[in-house]
Amino acid sequence: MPNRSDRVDEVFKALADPTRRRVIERLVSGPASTSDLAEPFDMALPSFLQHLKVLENAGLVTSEKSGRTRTYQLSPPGLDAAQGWLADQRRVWEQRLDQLEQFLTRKQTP
Amino acid sequence: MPNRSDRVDEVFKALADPTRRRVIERLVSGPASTSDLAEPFDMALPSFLQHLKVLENAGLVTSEKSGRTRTYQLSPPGLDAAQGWLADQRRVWEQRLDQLEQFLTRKQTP
DNA sequence: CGAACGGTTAGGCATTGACCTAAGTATTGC
DNA sequence: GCAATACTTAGGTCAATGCCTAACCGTTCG
Repeated sequence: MPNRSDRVDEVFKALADPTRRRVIERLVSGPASTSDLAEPFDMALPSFLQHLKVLENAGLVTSEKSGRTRTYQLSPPGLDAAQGWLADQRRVWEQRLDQLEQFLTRKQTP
Repeated sequence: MPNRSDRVDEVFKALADPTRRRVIERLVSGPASTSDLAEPFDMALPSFLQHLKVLENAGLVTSEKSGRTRTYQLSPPGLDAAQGWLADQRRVWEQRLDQLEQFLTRKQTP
């Protein structure tokens, strides 16, 4: 059973590759088939398929096969995992800066 | 010369490892020395140093050596790169959903 | 000064990741 | 039915990653 950290792990790992990020960038504007997605890339199809698998595994995209074509689409909850972690860090960071500022202010005007 | 995609690449790659994320999580609450950061991890120091190098390379942290201790601190612009990319995708995604909604609405009440 | 401390460098080994080619399977169109 | 289409599976290479131990360097303290 994958815990939260594992999930975040896979999402960031998936986003760490430029090919996969370009796929996401393509999918935000709407669903597409395997070969549509593969077309812009100078890469053998099996290699490209692996990237799609990584994305699907990370929960960033979903796919469905109908006939002989498979269609992919974005799965926003996947991106949420990454955004969530980043937002958490920023929250703590800003809270700390606030405390620091308060501390410095009090020090100056006691 | 690293372009934008390379930078985003390194940031996501850096964040893809749980050890490195825990270091960030530690650093958001304030600077710390190498050994302070290393202490919670059951790992040889040289191995841990590599993680710190990855984080610094990605621009997520900065460090400064004084005497024999090196102090690390968070560098928020690094996290911005990741947040920026994610925010861009969400923006396009939401714009597309809006257009889709408009399309469906018009179709229903022409 | 000399030992202990904090960090660094060098090198090695195992696993994973990104790519490939070749050969499959399951639709679909003529 | 047979060929083309759209993916899939199997296997193989090569570089990058994550970890280790051993040995080293500069700083501080008794």
